[in-house]
Amino acid sequence: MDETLTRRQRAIVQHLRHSRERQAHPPTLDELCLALGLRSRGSMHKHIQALVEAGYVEPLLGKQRGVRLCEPPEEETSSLPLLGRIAAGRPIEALENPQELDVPMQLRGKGRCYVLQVQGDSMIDAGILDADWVVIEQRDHARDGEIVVALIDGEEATLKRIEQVPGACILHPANPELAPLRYAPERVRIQGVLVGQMRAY
Amino acid sequence: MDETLTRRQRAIVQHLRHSRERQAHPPTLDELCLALGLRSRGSMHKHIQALVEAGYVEPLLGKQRGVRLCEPPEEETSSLPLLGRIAAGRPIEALENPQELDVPMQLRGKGRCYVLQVQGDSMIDAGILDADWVVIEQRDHARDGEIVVALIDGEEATLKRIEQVPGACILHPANPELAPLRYAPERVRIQGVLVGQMRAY
DNA sequence: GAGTTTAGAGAACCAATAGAGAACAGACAA
DNA sequence: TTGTCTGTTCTCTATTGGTTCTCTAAACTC
Repeated sequence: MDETLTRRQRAIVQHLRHSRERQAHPPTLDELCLALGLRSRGSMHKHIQALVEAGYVEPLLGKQRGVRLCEPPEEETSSLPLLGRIAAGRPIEALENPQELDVPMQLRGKGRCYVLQVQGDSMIDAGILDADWVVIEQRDHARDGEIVVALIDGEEATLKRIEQVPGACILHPANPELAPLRYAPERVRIQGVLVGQMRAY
Repeated sequence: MDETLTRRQRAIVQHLRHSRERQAHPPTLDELCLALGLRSRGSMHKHIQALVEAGYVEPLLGKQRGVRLCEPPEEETSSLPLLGRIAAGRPIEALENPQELDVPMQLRGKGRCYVLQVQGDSMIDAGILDADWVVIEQRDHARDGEIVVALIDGEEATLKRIEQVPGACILHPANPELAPLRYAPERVRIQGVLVGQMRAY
């Protein structure tokens, strides 16, 4: 957030961001006063005007409640970047023209996420088939049993279920024809954790 | 919903959305007044006019009750109804409070779609696990090899791969422990075809 | 310390929104 | 046809909530 704002103004913007997610309509000046501990609508109005000036709030031209306050930095995209394809034993095959894919909120993790398309059948017993999209939450650590995107020796990327034991990192494919792989922990870097999956028929 | 609507207008739109699912006719102005606690038809009419202006309600040109209020086809929501859970051999377990689930366009069919949550492992070899969401395109026919929601004898619903041969309809589970089921074609009604799938971890 | 700036209080004002109620007109049923 | 139901239009009124103003106290600058 812009540091040219005063503390009060910042607090107002914060509150607006929060309340926008919960409420259908923007608050009134009085409600803002109540929420932020002011007692004068006039003072609040002055702050709001300053925020309009700074571009943080839509100009509210006499309009009643309804259309009054709004945030310009509308970062409400529901799509995630589709970075490329992942197959066991090769680097992630990046797309030359990065695409975006709509991903419902239910399929996302808490952190930053991206999407990869699976290539191959190494996780078939986990219900992950060739050409499925997997939603990956960017993280550098994982709990045992989670399915991760792991980078081995800095070059091979793979999607596997992880097991971390003292002195070793074991990557389990979910395919009876493939054997688990055992690596020294320093050779394996976790790039993300599987949090969602989608398939089109 | 549009933030430019006033509180009352929003409430009316909400009410219309709900009542539309329960009632055959759109309500009269008086009924709307009753439902929303107004006493003046004239006031309600003013609100409705505003909604017509905003594109939320069909213009009701003198028409009597029947065809009066309607929602704009502006149904550009990207969510589909989550109707309930489907398990082999039981009716679809409907949810008491119908939910909506965001579904990306890539996972949809051409026609009308809905979402079911899978219960059980009968399609595990097709990568469909317990608790997965499946996106179903409403259709009454399918091609061999497609995975369908089939209603057997009008009461049991099941998700299976279909094979139609002269004189019989065979439903294949994708689980080595379960055997295909063979029915007379008239006992099987196709309710939809699997077009997408989602899983949260 | 005097002047200036800033945040806030509170009052007054007024436009937007909301509703009531009456009167009228068209639609529909008996 | 007549009577009822229902949409339409109108006026009048109340409330809500944005706007503007003055005043005060605190903070900040020189």
